[in-house]
Amino acid sequence: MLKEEKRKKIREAAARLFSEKGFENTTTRDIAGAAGINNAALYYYFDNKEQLLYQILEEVIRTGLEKITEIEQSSRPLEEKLALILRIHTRGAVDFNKMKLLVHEQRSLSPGHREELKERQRLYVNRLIKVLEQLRARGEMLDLDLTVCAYAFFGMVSWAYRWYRPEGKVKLEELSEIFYTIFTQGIYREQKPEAKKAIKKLKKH
Amino acid sequence: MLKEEKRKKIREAAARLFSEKGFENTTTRDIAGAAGINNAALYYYFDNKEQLLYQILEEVIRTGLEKITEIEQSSRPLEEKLALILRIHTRGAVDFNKMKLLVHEQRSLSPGHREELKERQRLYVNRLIKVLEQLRARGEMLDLDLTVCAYAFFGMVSWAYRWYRPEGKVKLEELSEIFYTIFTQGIYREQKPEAKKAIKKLKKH
Amino acid sequence: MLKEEKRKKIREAAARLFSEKGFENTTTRDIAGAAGINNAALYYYFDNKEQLLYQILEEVIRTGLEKITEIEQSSRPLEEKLALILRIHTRGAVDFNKMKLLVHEQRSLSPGHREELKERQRLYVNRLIKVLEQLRARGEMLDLDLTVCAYAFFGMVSWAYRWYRPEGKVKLEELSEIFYTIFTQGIYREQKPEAKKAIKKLKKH
Amino acid sequence: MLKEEKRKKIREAAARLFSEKGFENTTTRDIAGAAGINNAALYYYFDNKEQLLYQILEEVIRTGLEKITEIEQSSRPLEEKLALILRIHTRGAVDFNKMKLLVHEQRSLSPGHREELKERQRLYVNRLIKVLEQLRARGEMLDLDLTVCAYAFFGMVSWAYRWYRPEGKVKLEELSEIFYTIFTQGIYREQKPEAKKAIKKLKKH
DNA sequence: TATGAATGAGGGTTCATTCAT
DNA sequence: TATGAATGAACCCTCATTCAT
Repeated sequence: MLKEEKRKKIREAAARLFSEKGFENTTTRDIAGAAGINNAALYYYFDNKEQLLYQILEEVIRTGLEKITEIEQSSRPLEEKLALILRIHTRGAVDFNKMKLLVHEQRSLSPGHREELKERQRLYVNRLIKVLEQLRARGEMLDLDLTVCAYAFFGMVSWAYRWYRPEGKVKLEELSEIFYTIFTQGIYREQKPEAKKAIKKLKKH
Repeated sequence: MLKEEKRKKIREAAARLFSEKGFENTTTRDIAGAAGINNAALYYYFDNKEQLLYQILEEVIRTGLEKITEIEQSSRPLEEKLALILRIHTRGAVDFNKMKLLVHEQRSLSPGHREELKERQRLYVNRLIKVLEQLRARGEMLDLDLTVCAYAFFGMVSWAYRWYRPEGKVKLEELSEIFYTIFTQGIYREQKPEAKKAIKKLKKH
Repeated sequence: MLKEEKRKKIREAAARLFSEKGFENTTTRDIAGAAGINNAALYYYFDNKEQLLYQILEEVIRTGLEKITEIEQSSRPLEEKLALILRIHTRGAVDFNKMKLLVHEQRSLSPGHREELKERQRLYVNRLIKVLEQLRARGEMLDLDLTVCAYAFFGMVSWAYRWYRPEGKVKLEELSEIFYTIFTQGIYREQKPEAKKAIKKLKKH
Repeated sequence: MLKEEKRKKIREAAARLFSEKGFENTTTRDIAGAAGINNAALYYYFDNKEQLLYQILEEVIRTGLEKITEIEQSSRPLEEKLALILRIHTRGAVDFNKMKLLVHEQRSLSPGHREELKERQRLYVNRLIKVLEQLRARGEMLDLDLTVCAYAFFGMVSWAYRWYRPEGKVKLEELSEIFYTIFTQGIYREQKPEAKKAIKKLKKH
């Protein structure tokens, strides 16, 4: 349908601008201009500026949630699930500044929309937590709080939008492998007793 | 001096509001109101709204840089340096929403200020990279890109501002220990050959 | 075209207000009110307040320059040219307070616009200087600095906006005739030797 | 008295700034800064900004009026009176931008002050008119409206502040001589019949 | 389906002036 | 006599949104 195509085109223009300049610093005129339509026409396709942002973020989150759900509920071995989750999340974090939008622009949503999307992001995290629970059940994990582990994982990866440049020497593939290695095996060649001692020392500070 | 105290009070009010509503959605009138002064009086203490933001972020970054530099250049054992860096960064990430400000509001700085602070944050990351280089020189680290490792580390921790609540069941102490463990030892009880296989499988996707 | 007509209407309202109260003391709301539109609508038609002033002054200067150029480059006898220049300048000086705007509001232009219009006003003066040069070449003029003569001429006339009232007993026609007479023949019935002596006496003071 | 000296110093600073940037664009802080005092101290010496302007203009006008009155009421020959009036007026027009202040800043006075000074400037003009009347009575003048003649004279000279630069090739002495010559004898070597014809032609346009 | 025109509600900033000391 | 601090009132300009066509 033509109308929906136009909507998509506008959303893409808006997503790019929001990502570049932020929601607050993007004018509806900017968006209309970038989408090749008149400013007032925007209001034929969308109720208001916030709705535009909502639809953009909603799609990003929905897509991510679908992918991670598919992985989690598949019959793959646990290690593979973990690796795949990381891979698709890394891709999302880099691809088209989606992560930037997610991180920076959610606060511009209406309270209702914001809460709705937060809830779905909690589901997203829960998918990983479930995988970790299964690893834990198999007795393979260290005794760490799983929620913290999951957020540590997502934080490590999501943060990439702030520094990672795909044109640099580290390719996307390599990047996700490093993340995976750190998360699963740590940075040490062997598990070092010194590392454990350092933890204990922390308590004094 | 009284004037500088007032300035500090205003900065604190502004920091709180910027953190809650964002720079763009905070009115100079809001700030003045929260600081208990007239809107115009703000301009007696600060040149403009952006300067207020700059001073707030500059202090956060300067303080962090001082701390991390002190640690890196001390004569502590490497493991302890690593643990300490993580500890103070975790504290900063949670304390008074400073991380939120750093992540969300830097884009509202003037280009000059933004670049200046970016540079100092690069220095900050380099402190950790240096520690990692020394670990690598001692032959204790896996063969991973050190820049990626450093950002993975900071990402994992910095992300906490988005989900961590100090009032919850996981205390700050515990939190930084978990981060440290994950980063240094990974989440597995033993280094698992399955984890390595999963990495290889990734390449097919 | 309707939009251009509206622009003109706004310019006229603004010109009147600027002339009455000065640029600095005229609010954009004043202008909008006088033009029968909303304050914000002003910015639909003009980029900013300064542009409005620029367009007003530019038109005055352009029109004057066109007229004086036409006269100077025509094939009329020199005396007639001189008389005509004076006549149109007198008219401009009185008509709708244009001279008042030129004299008082140019300083509110942006540096670029101000310089541009200054340059065109120099051209304007040069038209008269050219005519005077031709009179000089014919040996009919006293040996006076022509630039000074030209500015004396324009000053005499332009000054009228400060005191002349068209409703008074001296009509516009008569006014320009008096100016012309003074400029070309002086105020004396015969060229008086006493006048020359007075000049010499000046040097003592 | 010290207080009056300080007042004078402030007035001079203000006069310079008003002349450079205009009354509206000069801050009371600008003035205080230029006079080397605190902004609030200004209000110890003057009631308000307008009073400052009033005193400045009042002095200019009073001084001028005194001089021209002295000349007019002296026992000098008429020609010399005329020449002297012109000389002192030319000096005033160039000296320290007084003319600029007079022309541009009177509109910023309060209505009462403005009217008062206007009245005194009318007196100023009347001094010249009186001289012209005496010339007329001696039968030496052309039959021209004397008010127009007086204003023509003052306009010619006053206008100089807009274009005349004392550093240029025409010296102040020469300048006032040229003005005097033009006013008394016109620009023509001999009184030309063609000039009169040109006047008649004007009536057709 | 699309647009030119219009607007209400601010937002950052400035400034003459005042006041307590 | 002087000052640091404070303020009310504007001012220019922007912007999301609406409306008539």
